[in-house]
Amino acid sequence: MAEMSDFKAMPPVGIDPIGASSEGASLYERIREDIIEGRLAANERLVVTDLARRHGTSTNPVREALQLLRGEGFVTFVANRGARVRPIDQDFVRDIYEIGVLIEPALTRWFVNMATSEDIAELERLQGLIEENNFADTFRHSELDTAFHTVMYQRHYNRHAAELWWKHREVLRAVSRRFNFTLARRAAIIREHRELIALIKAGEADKAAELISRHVEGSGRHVLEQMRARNAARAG
Amino acid sequence: MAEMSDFKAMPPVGIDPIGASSEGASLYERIREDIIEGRLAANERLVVTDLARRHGTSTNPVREALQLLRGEGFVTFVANRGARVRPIDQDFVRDIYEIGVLIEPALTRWFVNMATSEDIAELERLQGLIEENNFADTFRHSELDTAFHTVMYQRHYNRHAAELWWKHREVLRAVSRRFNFTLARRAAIIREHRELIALIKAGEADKAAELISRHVEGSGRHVLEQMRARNAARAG
DNA sequence: ACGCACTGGATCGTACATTGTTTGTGAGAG
DNA sequence: CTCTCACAAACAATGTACGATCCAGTGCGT
Repeated sequence: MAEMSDFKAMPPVGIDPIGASSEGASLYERIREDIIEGRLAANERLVVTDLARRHGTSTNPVREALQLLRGEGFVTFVANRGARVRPIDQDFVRDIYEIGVLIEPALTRWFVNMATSEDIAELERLQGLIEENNFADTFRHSELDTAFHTVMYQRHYNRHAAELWWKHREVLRAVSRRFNFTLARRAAIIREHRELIALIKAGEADKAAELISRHVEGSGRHVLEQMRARNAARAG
Repeated sequence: MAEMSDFKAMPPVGIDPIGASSEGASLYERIREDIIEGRLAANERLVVTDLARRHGTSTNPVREALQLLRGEGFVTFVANRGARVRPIDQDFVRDIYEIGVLIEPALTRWFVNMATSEDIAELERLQGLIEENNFADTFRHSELDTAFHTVMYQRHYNRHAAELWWKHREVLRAVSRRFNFTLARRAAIIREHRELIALIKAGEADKAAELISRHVEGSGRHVLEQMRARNAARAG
C-alpha cells in the first residue's frame, strides 16, 4: 500500500489545500475542479442558488466557497452582481508559467545545497517510475512528475514560495491533463530530469537552477502550443 | 484636487482589491487591516460572533470575509474549530521580500523596454515629491514610493505577477509603516531611485533589473532588521 | 492521578427577509 | 413602423435569524 501512495501527488507539508467545513470543503473543491477542468465556461455566471441546487446544499456554503475561490483568484466578483468564472486561458497559463520560471530556479538552488542522499534516492526512484511508465498513462506521469518536483521544494524555508508553486502546479496539472505530450517534449523531460539529478549530485546549484529555468519554460511553451493548436482547430 | 490624488497609492488598473458586497467589503478590509497593522495578535482566534458584534453585522458577512481572507492567506482555518490570525512575523515578511526579489526584476526589465516619455516624466515627478518630502511624513513617503513602483508595473502584461506584487506591497507598506527609516536607508532609496530613472532613460534593462533586485533586497533587509530590533527590545 | 460523561460555546447548515439589478413590456415620439 | 425611454415585475445577491452539530474544557467518579 506504500506503493500506491508513492506516486500520488501530495502538497508540500504544512500546506493545507482545503481546511474549510466538511461540506464547504468538498464544495470548494468541486467548483474549483469544474473551473480548472473547463467544465464551467470562461466568464460564466456562478449563480448561488443554481450551485446550491446542483450540489444539494443550501446557499450559504456556496457563498463561502465562492469567496474562498475569489481569494485564490479563480472567481471574480462584482458587487451586487455576483460571481463569474475566471477564464483559464492562454494568458492565465502563460502568466503562471512565467512566475514559475522566476521562482523555481531559486527553490532549486536552495535544494541542491540541502539535498540529502535520501532525497536523491527518492528522486531517482521517481525518475525510474517515470521512465518505466514512459507516458503510457499520462495521468500517472503527471502525478509522478509533480511528486518529483515536490521532493525538491517540499522543505524549502520560504513557505510562501512553496505554497505559490503548489497552487500553480495544481492548475497546470489539470490543464496539461487535457493534452498529450509530443515526442519531442517526452524526450526533453526525461533528458532534463536525468541531467538535473546529475547536477544535484554534483552540487552544481547554479547550473541546476538554470536547467530548471529551461525545464519550466519548455513545459510552458509546450502546453501553450497545445492550447493554441486546439483553439485554432476549434475556430477553423 | 489632482494634486491630492497624485500621491495616493492606487492598485494597478484592473486589479480589484475588494469587489465584495458593500458591507462585506468594508468588513473584509477592516479585518485585514487589523491583521496587517498588528491590532489582531498573531494566532489569535477569530470568533465569528465576536467579530459580528464588534462590527455591527450578522455572522454571515463575517464568515464570507474570513473565507476571502483565507484565500488570500491572512487567516488559517481548521475544520470545526474556526479561524486564526496568520502571524505577520519576520518569516512572513522575509518570504514576501524574497519573492519580490525574484519577480520585480522581471517586471522592471519589461518596463524599461516599454517606457514612454510620459512614464519617465511621471517617475521624475514622483521622485521630486519624494525628495521634497524627504521622509518628513513617512506615511506620505510610503504612498509616494508605492506610486513610483506602480507606474513601472502597472501595465505589465502578466496580470498575475502584477497582482501578486500589489498584494505583497500592501502588506509591506503596512508593516514598514510601524518603523522609521534609518538615515542609511533614506540615502539608499533616493540614490537608487535616481539611478533607476537614469537607467530607464538609457534603456539599460538588465542593469535596471539588477538594481531593482538590490533595491528590494535592501528594503527587505531594512524592515527585517527593524522587526528584529523591536522584538529584541520587547524580549529584553 | 487518570478516565469518562457532561456542559458550555462556537461553528456549520438551513430558511427567510431585504435590497439591488436586470429584463421584458408597453406607450410615446420620430 | 421602428426606436427609445420609462416603468414594473422577476430574479439574484446580500444580510438576518435560528436550529443542529461538533469540540473543548470541566468536574465527577473510580
